Amino acid sequence: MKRVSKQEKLFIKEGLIMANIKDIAKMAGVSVTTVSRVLNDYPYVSAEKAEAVRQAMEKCNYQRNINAVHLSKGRTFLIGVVVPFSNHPYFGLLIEGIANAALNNNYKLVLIQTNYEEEKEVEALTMLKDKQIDALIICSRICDWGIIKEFIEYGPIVLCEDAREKNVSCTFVDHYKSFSSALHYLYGKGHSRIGYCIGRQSGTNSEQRSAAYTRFLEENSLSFNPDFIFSGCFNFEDGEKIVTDLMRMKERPTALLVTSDQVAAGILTCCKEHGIFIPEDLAIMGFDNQPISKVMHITTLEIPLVEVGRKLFYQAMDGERVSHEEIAVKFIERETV
Amino acid sequence: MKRVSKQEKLFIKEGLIMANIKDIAKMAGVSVTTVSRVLNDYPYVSAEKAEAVRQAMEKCNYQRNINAVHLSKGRTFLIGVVVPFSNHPYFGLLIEGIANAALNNNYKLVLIQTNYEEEKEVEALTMLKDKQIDALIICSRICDWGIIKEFIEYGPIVLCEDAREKNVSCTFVDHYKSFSSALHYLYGKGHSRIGYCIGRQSGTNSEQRSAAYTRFLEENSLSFNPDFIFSGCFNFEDGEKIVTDLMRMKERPTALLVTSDQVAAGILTCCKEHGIFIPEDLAIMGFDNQPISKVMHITTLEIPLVEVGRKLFYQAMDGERVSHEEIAVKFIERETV
DNA sequence: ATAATTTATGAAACGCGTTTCAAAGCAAGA
DNA sequence: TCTTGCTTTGAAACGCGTTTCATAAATTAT
Repeated sequence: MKRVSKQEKLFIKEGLIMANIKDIAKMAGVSVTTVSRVLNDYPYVSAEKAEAVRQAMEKCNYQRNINAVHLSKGRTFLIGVVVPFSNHPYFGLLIEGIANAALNNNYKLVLIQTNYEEEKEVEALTMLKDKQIDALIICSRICDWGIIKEFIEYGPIVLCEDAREKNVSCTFVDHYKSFSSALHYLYGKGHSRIGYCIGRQSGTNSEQRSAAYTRFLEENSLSFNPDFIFSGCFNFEDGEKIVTDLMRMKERPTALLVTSDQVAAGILTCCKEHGIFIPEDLAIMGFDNQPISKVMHITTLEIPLVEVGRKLFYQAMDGERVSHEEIAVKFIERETV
Repeated sequence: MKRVSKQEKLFIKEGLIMANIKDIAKMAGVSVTTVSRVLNDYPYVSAEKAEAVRQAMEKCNYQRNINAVHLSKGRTFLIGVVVPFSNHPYFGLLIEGIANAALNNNYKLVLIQTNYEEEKEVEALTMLKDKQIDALIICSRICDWGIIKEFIEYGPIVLCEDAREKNVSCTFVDHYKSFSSALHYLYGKGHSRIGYCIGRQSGTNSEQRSAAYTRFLEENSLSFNPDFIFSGCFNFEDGEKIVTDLMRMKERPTALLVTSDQVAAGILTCCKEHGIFIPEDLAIMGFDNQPISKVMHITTLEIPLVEVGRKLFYQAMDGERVSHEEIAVKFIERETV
C-alpha cells in the first residue's frame, strides 16, 4: 500500500491531483462506505457526517471515476444507436426522438454510423457484449438476423423493422400494407404504369415493399418493368438522376411512389425544370410527411419518426419484455397526385 | 475469497455464465498476467501458452469487461460530440465527418443533443471530467466560455468556432471575412438593400456576421433596417415564413444572404410560387454548397463540412497541442444572384 | 420486560482487468 | 569470468467505487 506524501495531500486538497474516495473519507473523518452512501443518497447517514463529506468533496472538487462506478454497478447509462448515415433526414428524425427520450432518462447515445458495412454493425453488437452499452437500437442494418440473435443474451436489442417473428422488440411500419394502399390509391386515380423509388433493395423494409409491388401487379394483371424501379434514392439531390433517367425512357411511368419526401421534393423540383407537369405528366407520392412535403404540397404518407424514435428508446429500457409496436401510417393528400 | 462450485465451473465452460480472466487463466493453466499479455498482444509469452489461452477463450466465448479495462487504462475510446439538433443538414455533415474519422481510429461517438440548453452542455463537459469520454467536440453552444474553461484540465476540448484567443483547439470559418466578401459581392452586383437570414442571433459565429454586416453598412453609408434580418432559419421549410414576411414588407431587400443552402432552397421554392423572380426581384446567396444548392443552381459559399468534422476529430485526438485551423471558403457562382 | 425493528457506522470483500517487480535462465559483450 | 540485456513467468499490488455483513445503540411493538 503506497503511502501518501505530505506534498500529495496538499495537491489533493487544492484540487491539483484528483482526489479519490479514500481521500474524501479521510478528510471528512468517516469511512469510504459512508462517503459512498452520501454519493448515492443512501438514507442511513447522520446529517453532520453527510455535511462533512459534502464539504470535503467541494474542497477537493471531487468527481468520482465513472468507469469504477460502471464496473461496480454493471451499467453505463449509454445506449447504442446504429444508423447507416448521420446526414439523412429520416435517420435525423429517429435520432432526435431517441436522443430526447434518452436525455429525459439520464441516458446518453453512442452513435454508430455504419455506412451499411456489416463489420461496423458487429462492432456495435460487441459493445453490448463487453458491457459498454446497456442496450442497442438498430435503425437499419445489412447483417443477417443470424448474427444479431447471437447477441441477444448480452442485453436488449431493438429493431426498427417488422420483427414480430423474432425474440427482440421492435417498432415498425407494416410496409407491405402501406405500400399496397399507396399503390391502390394511385391505381384508383387511373394509373397503371406505376414506378417506385427506394434507398436500397435489400433489408426487411425493402423486401416488404417489393412483395407488395409484385402482388399489386399480379392482382391487376399488369406487367413488370424493371426500369420502373429506382434505387439509391436517399436525398433531395438524388431526384435529379431519376428525372434524367425518366427523360431517357421510351415508356415512362405515369406515377411514382417515392419512399422519402426529400427525394420526392428533388424529383418535383427537377421535373419543373424539364417541363414535366406534376401531376398531369407524372404523379408523385412521398412517405414520412416531412416538413418539406408540406411546403411543396406533396401527397404523402405520414410516419411520425420522432415518436418512433421515442418508442424505440422505451422498448430498449424495458429489457424484461419483448414487445412489437406497429405504427399507423396516415394518408395526407395534397397536390402531386 | 469465494470458492467456485463444480456447477459454476461447468456453466463457465459452456458459456452460460460469463467467464472472467481468472477462469481463463485456470483453464489454460497460466496466470492472469499471461492471459492479459495475450489479450494485449504483449511480446513475452510463449507460443504454446498463448495458444492455450486462445483456446480457453474460445471455449468460453470469453469477452473481457470493458469497464474494467477503462478503469485500468484510464481511457474509454469514446469522444463526445455536442450538437444542438440531430436533424439538421449542417450538423449531419459535421457528424458524418467526425464519425468516419472516429471509426477509422477505433473511437465511438457519444452524441449529446442539447437543444441549445446550457444544462445539457454542462452534462457533456462533466462526462469529460468523470472520465467517461476521452475528449469533447462542441459543434455549437450557448454556454459562456467561462464555463468551458473550467473543464479544460480534464481533457481535450475542441470548438467549431473561432477560438484563436482561447487555449483550446478549433477548426473554424472566419465568418466576418466570408460574410463581408459575400456582402461586397452583392453590392458589386448593384444591390444596396441587402438582408440576411441566420439560425440564431447569439453565438460566436453569428456575432461575427452581425459585425461584418454593421461594418458593411457603415462603409457604404447604407441605413440599417432591422426588418432585413431574419432569424430562426434552420431548415428548408423555414423559407416559407421568410417569403411570407417579405410579401408583407413595404420596403423589401433586393438581395438575401442566407446562412444555409437548405433555407435558401426553401426561399427559392416559395418565391417561385408567389411570382417573385430570382434573381431579378430578389437575389439569393447561400452558404455551405450542400448538394441541394447545385440541383437548384444557388450561388453559394462552399464550406467542406465533412472535412471540418474530420479535422475536429484529429484535433481532439492531439491532446498535447492546441491548434487553430481556419477553413477556406470557396465562392461558387450559379444563377440566383 | 422482552423481542423486533430501525438507525448508524465501518472493515473487508467484491467487481475485473492491468501493471509492477521479483526471479530464473540464457546469450552476448567487455 | 563477470556484467548486462533479453526472454519468460507469476504473485501481488493497483485502479476506484460499491456492497455485504457485523456490530452497537436507540426506538417501537408485543
